[in-house]
Amino acid sequence: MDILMQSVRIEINEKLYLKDPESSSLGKKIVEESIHMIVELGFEHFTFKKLGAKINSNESSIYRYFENKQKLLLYLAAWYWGWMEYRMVFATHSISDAKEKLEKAIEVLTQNVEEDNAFSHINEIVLNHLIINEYSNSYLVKEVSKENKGKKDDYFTICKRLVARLSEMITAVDKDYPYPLSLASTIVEGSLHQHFLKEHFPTLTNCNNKINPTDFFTDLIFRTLNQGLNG
Amino acid sequence: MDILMQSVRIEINEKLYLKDPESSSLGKKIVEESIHMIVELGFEHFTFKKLGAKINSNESSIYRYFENKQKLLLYLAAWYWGWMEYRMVFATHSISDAKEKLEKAIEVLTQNVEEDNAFSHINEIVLNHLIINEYSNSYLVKEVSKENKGKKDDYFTICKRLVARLSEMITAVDKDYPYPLSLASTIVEGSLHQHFLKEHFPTLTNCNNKINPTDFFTDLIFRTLNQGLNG
DNA sequence: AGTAAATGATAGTATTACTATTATATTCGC
DNA sequence: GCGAATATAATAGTAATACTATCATTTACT
Repeated sequence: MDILMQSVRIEINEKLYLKDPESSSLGKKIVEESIHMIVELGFEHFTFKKLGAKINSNESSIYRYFENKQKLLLYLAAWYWGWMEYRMVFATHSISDAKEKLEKAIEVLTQNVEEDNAFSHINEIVLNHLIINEYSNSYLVKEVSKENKGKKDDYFTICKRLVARLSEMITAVDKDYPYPLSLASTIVEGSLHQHFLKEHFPTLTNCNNKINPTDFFTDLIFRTLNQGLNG
Repeated sequence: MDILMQSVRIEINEKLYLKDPESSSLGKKIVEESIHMIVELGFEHFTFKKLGAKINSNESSIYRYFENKQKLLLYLAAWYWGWMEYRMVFATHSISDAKEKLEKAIEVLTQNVEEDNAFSHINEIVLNHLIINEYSNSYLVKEVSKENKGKKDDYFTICKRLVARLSEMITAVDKDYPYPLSLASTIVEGSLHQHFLKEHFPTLTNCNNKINPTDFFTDLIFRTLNQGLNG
């Protein structure tokens, strides 16, 4: 996996940037450092001015790459989902048994990212934290739908594809299950939520150092889909 | 239900306001109109200045009730959860059968709010929309934990109590189910999420005009908890 | 009527989220 | 290695935001 990773690139919707940050070292530094900075300060207190100072560059230079900080966040989210989709597809590709396949997919999607695969200049561990802490569909969508009525789906293509794939895997295990999309989106979003609770509100979850969201969701899925199969 | 409601009052943590908005007509107008305005403009574009203009009052007067708009949002969220808890407890109180009780609780928690019970000056339908669109734990918590390290839980007492109650109902149905808290928090948050998707990203959910989140979650819960009981 | 409390009006500050302009590096074709 | 393009940096400026402070006015209370 690690070796292959070097040559894979996550494609991001062009509308999310003005100039491709992958095309220069400044662009890479912007992406790289913004992740750390947003985690550190929280998204609201993150500004291009502060980022410029940190990377010894200039506010105005950053504006040449990203229209505003919301777009940068969307870019990071798109990258994250693209990366998750890649990992999910890669990890499940060779598995033919539907149950095993779904189990593996859920494992990849719900586990905590614990090592930086050195896929790129992006530190996936920190990005994972960023998404857990800052990813709020509502926030992102508000911005998007205002500027981009009717086209908003473009920005979420990857996330939609991921949910659709997971939904198909669910159907492959239980073709009669009536809510595969809702279950898939509940897993994807719910996983972020359980990680969040584990960190900030431990009394609202059973997840802790020993039990992780993967255990919870794996159990949930197979209890739900095994109905009638194991009876 | 309707008559009783008149005399019930949702208690809100005092730290969320400077002066109790329930104590004056200006305070009530602030709360009442802010709900509409946040739904209309989105939280980020909502300001006390604009609110002041709309209610023919003054920015500075609003600041005497709420420290800032984040606190106002926390106040509204606390009210919402208090109201949901009340409705849940009220609706399930007389039910002795554990399964029926849980089913009713889920119904109350996941259904769309469709009528304004005239409980107070607060329009619950619009508030429900606000929470669906703007409620992001991450956002709220960031604010809270910064200013209030160690005390952050205070703000979420009601929401925590709600999840704890639901968790207990789950355990009452299946005392061996290992993740009652996670399941409860997944329902509460997941319900908002499904409503959100239904409105903004219909391809990510099976919920629509005919199927609603209540159907999905009721089905999910009983598939999950009936393991071994119905076998 | 007199006092306190609530509200309103106005002004002011620091920060943010940009845009515009001009200057300085850096890269690239040749 | 030179000149032209391109990228980046520096600086300045604007409108809006998120407040704070002060003082004036209205309302409520006894």
